[in-house]
Amino acid sequence: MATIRDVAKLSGVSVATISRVINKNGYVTPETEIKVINAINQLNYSPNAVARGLARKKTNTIALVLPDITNPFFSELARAVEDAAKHYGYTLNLCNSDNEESKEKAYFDILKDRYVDGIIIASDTSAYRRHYLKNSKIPLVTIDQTPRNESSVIVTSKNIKGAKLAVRHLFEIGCKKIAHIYGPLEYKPSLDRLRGYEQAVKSQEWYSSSLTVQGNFKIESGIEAVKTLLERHPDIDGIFAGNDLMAIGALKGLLKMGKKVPEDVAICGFDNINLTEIMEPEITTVAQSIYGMGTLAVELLMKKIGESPVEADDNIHLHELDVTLIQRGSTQRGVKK
Amino acid sequence: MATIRDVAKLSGVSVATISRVINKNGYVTPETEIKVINAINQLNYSPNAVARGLARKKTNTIALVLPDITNPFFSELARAVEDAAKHYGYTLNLCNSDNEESKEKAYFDILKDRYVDGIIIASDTSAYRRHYLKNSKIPLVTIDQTPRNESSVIVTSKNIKGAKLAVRHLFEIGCKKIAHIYGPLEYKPSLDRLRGYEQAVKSQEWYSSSLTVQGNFKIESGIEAVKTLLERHPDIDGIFAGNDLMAIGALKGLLKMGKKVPEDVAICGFDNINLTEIMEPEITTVAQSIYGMGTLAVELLMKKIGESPVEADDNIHLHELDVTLIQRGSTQRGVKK
DNA sequence: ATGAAAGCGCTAACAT
DNA sequence: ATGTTAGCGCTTTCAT
Repeated sequence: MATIRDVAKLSGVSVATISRVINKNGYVTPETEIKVINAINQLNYSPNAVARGLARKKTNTIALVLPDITNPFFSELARAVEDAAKHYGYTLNLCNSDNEESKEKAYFDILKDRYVDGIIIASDTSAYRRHYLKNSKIPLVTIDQTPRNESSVIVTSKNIKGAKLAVRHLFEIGCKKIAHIYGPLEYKPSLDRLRGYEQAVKSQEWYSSSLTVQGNFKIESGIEAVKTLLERHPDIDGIFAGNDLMAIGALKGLLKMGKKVPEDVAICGFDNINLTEIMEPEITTVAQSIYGMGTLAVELLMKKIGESPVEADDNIHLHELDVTLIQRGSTQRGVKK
Repeated sequence: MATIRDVAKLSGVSVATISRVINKNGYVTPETEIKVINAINQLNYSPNAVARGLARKKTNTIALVLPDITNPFFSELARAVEDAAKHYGYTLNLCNSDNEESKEKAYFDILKDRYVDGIIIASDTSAYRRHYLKNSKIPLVTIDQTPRNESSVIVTSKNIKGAKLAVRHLFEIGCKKIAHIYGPLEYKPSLDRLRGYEQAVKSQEWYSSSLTVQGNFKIESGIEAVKTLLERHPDIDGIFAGNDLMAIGALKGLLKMGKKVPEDVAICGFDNINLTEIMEPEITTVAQSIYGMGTLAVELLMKKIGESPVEADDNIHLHELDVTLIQRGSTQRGVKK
């Protein structure tokens, strides 16, 4: 591989001049620029990114830390982050944490030594992160996290609003008793969706906390949850699940129990991952823009890194994207009950 | 951040000695080693990976180039690759190519400048890749590709065998006319699965090439394909789809057309992605070990990089993993027709 | 067993 | 407008 020195020699100028033309900064006469460019092409030169990283203390790499890329929510997010990163000339380091603090910590240490320019975190082990935040100056953007005192930038969706949309829709199609399956409460969106649900149903005379049951955001837990719920309240006719995977589980569980969806029980999920459309019936859900969250996270990170001009909304630290209800078969009733 | 020089100063030895203890090579007296370790701890020193990369021309980073992380097959593969890479002390660069040669090429150039130590490719634009292979010395492992003359290492599954397993199973449950939906033929596994299908059915008097139709490995194309097939041959009672996503599409399409699965038409897919289990009925499929392929790819790459001892099977360049039939509801018939 | 010093390839003062 | 040179932080010969 040709180095900057080879180019300098061939074009008869100094390395500084080469550096100037490849970085388009400083003054260079058009003539020498042409000479340099010719030499570059002739040698098929392209600057060594590692050397550049060492000199600049900047690698044009960002990292995405998430629990598990295998989860469709996160793979969609990762895709968005990669696309946006590429657009800014950055490369993406993928880090699966399984939500384990030890793995997250190990990654932080490695990433720091590698001069990654920024980190986007969509994983949730907060204890170490807080410590890390104080001891590191790596720009950070966080997805779906609980706001803390530190100046962290957070991207999330309007979860409370979304939950209310879901419940209201279930009411509208005639549901008389609506249950909720919520996700892990350490995870902020779970809590918000639960709150939204509670606010929407608490005035009903039938409301009881036994209408809510916890899942873990996976399909299997939706199956379990629905079993528990129907044992407690056989007359449930609407279920709002805290995410789509649990909604899918709920659907499977109900079908297995011989219930008809949506005739006996209607279901609404949250997220709008692609899977909702492959189920039979297709699942009504509260759509959040996963891709949009990823894109926004990168944009905000780029501002922190200094790639992108900071604007008036500079000091907004909580970015809540809007959500919308997507009506599909799992709540499509011909006749109201 | 403390540097190696700070550690040298504090412990009263030279940087060379520090380097020796952190890399555990060369001679160091136990006493000085202790002094050094103390200094390291005291300063909370950890070596700068970028500087090290420059000096060693090695970054402990590998890249995974795939079409789209959003596809469940590839997200599972990515998870396996990351886990294995981490195990060897490597970090993972994720590159979505959308199977576009231009994107793949752009990534190759970037990766080369970044001193990535190796690349795993599960994306399929072969023209540039061939050129690249000749001009670069970056170790490469390829997933599901057509073997070429170059000394490329390839990880794939026994696709022909898998296709035969699928078709044979459909025969066994009583299918009398079996169609096949195949994927893009530039993609080696598609071709092999098509061949396997042909070999398994060509002796049947009903066989005709109009029983095969092309899809693009996505759900939608499965829906389309099944429509075409049933127009041509309304008496089809078994479908072998070239991958699970198209099998899902086929299932959706059939249900939409009022067909019963598996009673009227049985379906078998290929891959065994998780989605096969969330469908109703669950989809019978030929399982390939996606995770295993990812793991193996990394292991082979590590041999090329020199992290791992090369053994007798050193010069095997085609690694075909075994496949197995997973029977599920989409081929579970109570009574044979 | 330890140290000195020359790189690795680039950037960015500073000088001219 | 261009060149000189001192880093960036580490590895690795070569001495001692």
